[in-house]
Amino acid sequence: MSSAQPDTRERILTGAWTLLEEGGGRGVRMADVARQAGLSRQAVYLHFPSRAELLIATTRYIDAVKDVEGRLAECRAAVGGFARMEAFIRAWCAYIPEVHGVCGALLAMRDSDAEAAAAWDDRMDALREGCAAVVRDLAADGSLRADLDGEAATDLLWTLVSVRNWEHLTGDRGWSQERYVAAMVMMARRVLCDL
Amino acid sequence: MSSAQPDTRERILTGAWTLLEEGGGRGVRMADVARQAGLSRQAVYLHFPSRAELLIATTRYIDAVKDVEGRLAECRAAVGGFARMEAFIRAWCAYIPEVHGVCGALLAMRDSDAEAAAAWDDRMDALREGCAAVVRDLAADGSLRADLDGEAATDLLWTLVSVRNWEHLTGDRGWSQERYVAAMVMMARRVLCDL
DNA sequence: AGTGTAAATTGACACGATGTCAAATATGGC
DNA sequence: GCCATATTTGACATCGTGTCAATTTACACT
Repeated sequence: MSSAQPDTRERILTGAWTLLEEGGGRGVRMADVARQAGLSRQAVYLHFPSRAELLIATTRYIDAVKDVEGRLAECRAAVGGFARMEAFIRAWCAYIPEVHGVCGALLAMRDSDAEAAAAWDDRMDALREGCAAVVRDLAADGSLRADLDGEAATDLLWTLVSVRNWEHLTGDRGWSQERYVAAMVMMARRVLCDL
Repeated sequence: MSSAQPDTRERILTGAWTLLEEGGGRGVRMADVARQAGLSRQAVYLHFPSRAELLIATTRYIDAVKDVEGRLAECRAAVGGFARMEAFIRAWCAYIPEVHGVCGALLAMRDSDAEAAAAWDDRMDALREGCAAVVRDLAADGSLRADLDGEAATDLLWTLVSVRNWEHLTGDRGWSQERYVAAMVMMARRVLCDL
């Protein structure tokens, strides 16, 4: 509990984070994480029961360090439904590249590991809740298109700003982050709002 | 070459196809494919050198049987840029659920297998070429929004109709196929065209 | 000092999946 | 009956995850 060891658990987490980010989330094995943290492979299992739990803990760690919650909550400072939506999209889309590595690793495990799937779905539910709030603000404003109900609008916004779409555009198609963000704001406006 | 054996290779391909579709692409092992085809695991390796190549051959087989090329080409029968875009989206989006299983398996291997990655990228390039044709037609029509250049419009359309987005909406969010297709058409129109 | 406790190391091993290999064993054509 | 080809059988290498037990290191307390 005291500072005897310089927090091995945290060293593992930051090590995993580093490797995940530099490798784009690909091919990071338990042995790699251990080496990065200056530990034996088995020592990692002393702190995290499985690779899935290590990845999940790593995302939580990053979320805490980078304060996603706070950054997304700040959007409520923006005045007006449309301004809030833009702020939300900017905040989330700026966050994606910072966590892309872990997301990739977690997503890759989604098919084979129930825990990883649940953790990912949780994360996505939280994002969807943010989208729902944005849509509510648009509706309160009268800026939400009349032929869209709230659920549908939420799902569409949530789909637009998905990590996969970020990968598609910035990764596969080489878009810059600014260009990507601008496109997302534009698409969200055109799809959800009039004009 | 003759019809001595009822085409073992094809039996493997259809077996793989069946398993991939019913399992959503998850957890289909070489041994499963072999059992499905009524063969020993090793016999499968007599016909396909690796799992990646089996998956690739399976996608090609499905593409041939279902005639994607033809279905996408038919869109050119539609008159006018917008009608062609709608036909293209409908054709492609109707195809996704039919190949979703193989796509999932191939996508899952993308990170770990260079061959699988190349095969997938090839497929996506072909889709992008279709999107580019649609965008050219829109532009010829004057229906493409003025502030979008062709490349950007192509990338956006290609992103909208990605397999991942189909999974997001129909899988995670439970949208029906019709609702999904309608949404894609609507989004493409609002993003790429005026009004 | 000495003892106890927690953290970490070492090395071995089981498991599941892919992929390889060699030696049998059908099967059908001539 | 003989040959070629397809298939089977069973063994094995490899890689990554996860488990286990015995040992060592290091610090904390009295």
